[in-house]
Amino acid sequence: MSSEAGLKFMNDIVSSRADVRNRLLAKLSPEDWALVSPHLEMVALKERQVVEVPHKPITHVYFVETGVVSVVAVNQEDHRIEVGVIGKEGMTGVSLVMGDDRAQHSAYLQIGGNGRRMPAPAFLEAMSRSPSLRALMMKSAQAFMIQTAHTALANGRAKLEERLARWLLMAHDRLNTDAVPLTHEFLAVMLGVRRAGVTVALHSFERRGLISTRRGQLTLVDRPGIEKVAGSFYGIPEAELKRLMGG
Amino acid sequence: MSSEAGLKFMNDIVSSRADVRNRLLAKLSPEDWALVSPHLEMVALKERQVVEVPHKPITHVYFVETGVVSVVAVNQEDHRIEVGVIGKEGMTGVSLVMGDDRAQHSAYLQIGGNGRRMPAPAFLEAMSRSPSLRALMMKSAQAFMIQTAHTALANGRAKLEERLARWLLMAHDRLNTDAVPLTHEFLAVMLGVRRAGVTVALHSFERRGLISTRRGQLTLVDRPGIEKVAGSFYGIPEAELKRLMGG
DNA sequence: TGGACCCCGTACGTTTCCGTACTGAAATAA
DNA sequence: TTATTTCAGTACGGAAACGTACGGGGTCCA
Repeated sequence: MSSEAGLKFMNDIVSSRADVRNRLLAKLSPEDWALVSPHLEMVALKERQVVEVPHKPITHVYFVETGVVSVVAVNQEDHRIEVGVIGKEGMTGVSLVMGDDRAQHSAYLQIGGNGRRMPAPAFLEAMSRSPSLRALMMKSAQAFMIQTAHTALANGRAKLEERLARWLLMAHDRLNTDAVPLTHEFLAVMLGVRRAGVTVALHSFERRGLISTRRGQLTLVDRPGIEKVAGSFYGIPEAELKRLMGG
Repeated sequence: MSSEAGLKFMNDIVSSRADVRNRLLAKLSPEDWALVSPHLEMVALKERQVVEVPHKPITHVYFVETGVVSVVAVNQEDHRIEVGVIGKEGMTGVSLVMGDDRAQHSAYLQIGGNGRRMPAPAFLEAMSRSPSLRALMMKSAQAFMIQTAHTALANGRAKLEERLARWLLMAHDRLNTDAVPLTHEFLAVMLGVRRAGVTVALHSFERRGLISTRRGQLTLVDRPGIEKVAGSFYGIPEAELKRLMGG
């Protein structure tokens, strides 16, 4: 090993491990980290960047550090709706964890940021070597399943305002700021509602002092107030995530 | 081993294996079957029988042979909606597969039948011993996840008639008859809509010759016609199940 | 700096579905 | 059989959200 490679190695285990912000990676035992880290690559996650295409093989799993990934179910008639979001608490590529090689849903960066990615083959190899790694990934997958189930519940029973509030809270949980850089149009696509409906609802939120808005961006002002609007449509997946993954 | 026990043993591996109708159990390798079968218990699955309670430990996994289990997500305000159904193609207790010990959702027999069940500890033990068993269970869990995601899609984007048609098709897939013994009230609970709405929609189906009805029961008459109503809200989870679990 | 495009505010008629509630018919229990 | 309960049919006003569309203001690029 050259001294340059040695220095890089030191960086990897000393410096880079310390500033891993992805919660899953942060939870890895030293052994699992050693298994995984050589294959991790830091990547910028650009707004709109596609990370998974339905029915296509998954090339990488992404451990998000900042930003938010939208997972969107689509059918043949091009009906689409978001079934989950992923941020620093999780990873993309749940199908891989379940032993499948293809993506089920469309997944793309709703809010840009950065993260680390790992090629699918290396990920599978690491999972097959380490039961503890596998167990962690499965708990993460379980947390995502719970989120999807409660999205189904909200889609079926909640009103637009409740769903919108729920979405804002889930996004906020995954951001380091109160500002959510999104257009009404994109919120509408994710919720599967009209753009105009989102505009009206956000306007109502603003009048009530819950958020402030400007073109292409909104800012959470009164989070407890927004939680009140979302009611019990928000909270269970978050509590279960905590239970599964620890404080 | 007494001759009586020996006879029972012969029954288990010769006769009972042959008439396993649960698709998952039927797919097990001889080795996995040997691991699992000693712990299987044939059980009647009575209408309304509860098999999982939210946030309570899972005591048994159920391999359904006939009948249909409804998995229903619930929140604190008692909003509820079905997030998936399980029949002979699957099993209850997905959370266990994912390494959790508790049920996330309410699960109960929507349509009675019978099946086999296995105590949770024995199931976990078997999974830990056999990677191939674990892989199969995870693919089954993956199939269920896909179903839940498309339920979220249907809940958000489909009209009542489309959702109802979808539900009838999913039930039909899991029954050996065209008759679905359910009241409008229960269909309404599962879809998260008004009972009266279901009545009107079913009435419309009947007028169009898609089903016939009588008190507490409806019968599919024109399945292709019903598929047309459901459109592309039906089909993807079914195709994916086939792909994952084989013909 | 002007034009093109994107984003948001708003409007209107329409559809879908809700909440509620009353009725009669069918099944079940006494 | 009678009483009771469960289930299905129907109705009505109203809420929620839809599809569509138009115009104005921001933003970006040439």
